[in-house]
Amino acid sequence: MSAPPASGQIVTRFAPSPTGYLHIGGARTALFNWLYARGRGGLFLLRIEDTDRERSTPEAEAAILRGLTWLGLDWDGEPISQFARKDRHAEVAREMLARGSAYKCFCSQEEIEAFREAARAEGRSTLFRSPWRDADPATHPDLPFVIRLKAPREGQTVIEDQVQGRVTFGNDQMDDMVCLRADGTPTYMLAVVVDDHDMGVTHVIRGDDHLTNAARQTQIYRAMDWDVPVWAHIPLIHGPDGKKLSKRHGAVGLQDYQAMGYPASAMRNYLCRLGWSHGDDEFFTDAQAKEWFDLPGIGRAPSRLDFKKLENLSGQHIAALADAALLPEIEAFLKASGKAPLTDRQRGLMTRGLYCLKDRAKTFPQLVEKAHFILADRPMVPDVDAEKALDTVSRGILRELTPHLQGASWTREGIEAAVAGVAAAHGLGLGKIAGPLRAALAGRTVTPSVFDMMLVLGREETLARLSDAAG
RNA sequence: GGCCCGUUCGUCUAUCGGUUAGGACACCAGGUUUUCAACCUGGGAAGAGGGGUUCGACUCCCCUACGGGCUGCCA
Repeated sequence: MSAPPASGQIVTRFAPSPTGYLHIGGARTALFNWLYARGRGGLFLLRIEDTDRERSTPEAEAAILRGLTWLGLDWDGEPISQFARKDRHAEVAREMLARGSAYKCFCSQEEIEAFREAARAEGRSTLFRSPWRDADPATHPDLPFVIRLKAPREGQTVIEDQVQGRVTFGNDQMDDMVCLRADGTPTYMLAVVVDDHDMGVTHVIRGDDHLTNAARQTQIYRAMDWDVPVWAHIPLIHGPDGKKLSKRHGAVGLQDYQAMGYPASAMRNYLCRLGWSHGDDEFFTDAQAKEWFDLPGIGRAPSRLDFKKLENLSGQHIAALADAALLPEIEAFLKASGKAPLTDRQRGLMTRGLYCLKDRAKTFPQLVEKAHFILADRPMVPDVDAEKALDTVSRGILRELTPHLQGASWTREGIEAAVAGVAAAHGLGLGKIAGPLRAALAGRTVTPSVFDMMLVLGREETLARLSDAAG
């Protein structure tokens, strides 16, 4: 464990269970924690909650770290394994015992379950009151026992939540939770508190499914006389239908979004804006997000995923990204979605052509589609629509255009003048001649501007394609 | 069952007692255009329901409805 942080420094953490992929909701929780810490010169720590040995796998942990890395969230220090800290958890349980704020309970699980069942059947409270709470240690039997928190029975436990406001729980609604199991392993409730305390976590930002847990955890902090962190319980993300997000909604894992071709910066922007707002700001940079993000700006109601809006933001980010940053992201997308990597020749053309590609695509698949004129090799095979644009008359015009292009200066102005000249000679508008040109150059009907394509391709390649198409 | 949280246009949200309830995405109509994307103009679209408090409630309080969470020796 690293040394406690300098006093006054903000420390947040993200604590996923390594039981699968990185959930989109978890990604947003991580983002909020990261933003909060990074915007205030604080630390953002990672803790892997791997105490469930049955379900935790190294593969899942790696997938989560990969997801965070793709999203661009960097963490401080090494990820901490909760399982590896089990001795410390047990030590704290024993200390609570010594302080008299916890006690040994010898009731068997069967006994407790039977009690709860009966209570439920009779409509009584299922809160379990252990008979060992105030027992004289001299009467302790030689049986397995758990360590339970000796929770206050009167008064209330108040959570000052930065999102939900002040939430009050009656102590008579909570029972003495188990902190250390009979086999000596810690429960989640204990482990979280001990780890957050030892890691110096000052702000706990997590899903609001933990809101009631916060009350229980507060009791453990009190029992150990530790400072309670600042709480911020954020609403969960729901599917487009308003139901809790599940696999039947399709994309629940962060990596699904990468494969769908959204740039990471767009995901950060969208996720950040989902459930949080800063006035009317919609499109913003990481620097602005770090500066603006704050807990009071978080809404209290769950929000739904809106792919249309994500796509819109994605388009804006693709257009705004510098070519040098965009190209690696496109290549990573190609890899993530199982497509062929770029050849050196393609990479070179992409570098030259990105300028006319990036403001016409909302996602990487759309961009790749429009980059077909770069990605495909001669001879271009026209698709059905492009084929229609290459009728006999059109081919004739293309043939006629060739010498004009041969003599043109290879600049946008030069090429435009050559094409406009031929069009005028036939009394045609640019639209009539652009169609066949597009078909010849790209074999598609949806492409960047024909002039841009010619510029990117160069004179030689352009003329070769025109010749291929003109026959 | 008990406890807790939530509810503004289709969606994300602004509003923090006084606004013609604003913006964005989406949608519809028109314009521009070399396809697509983009862009321009205009349009429809909201305070869950009922009680209070107040000169005045989307904003504060209560009830109901609906949605969600917790109620484990899971995390």
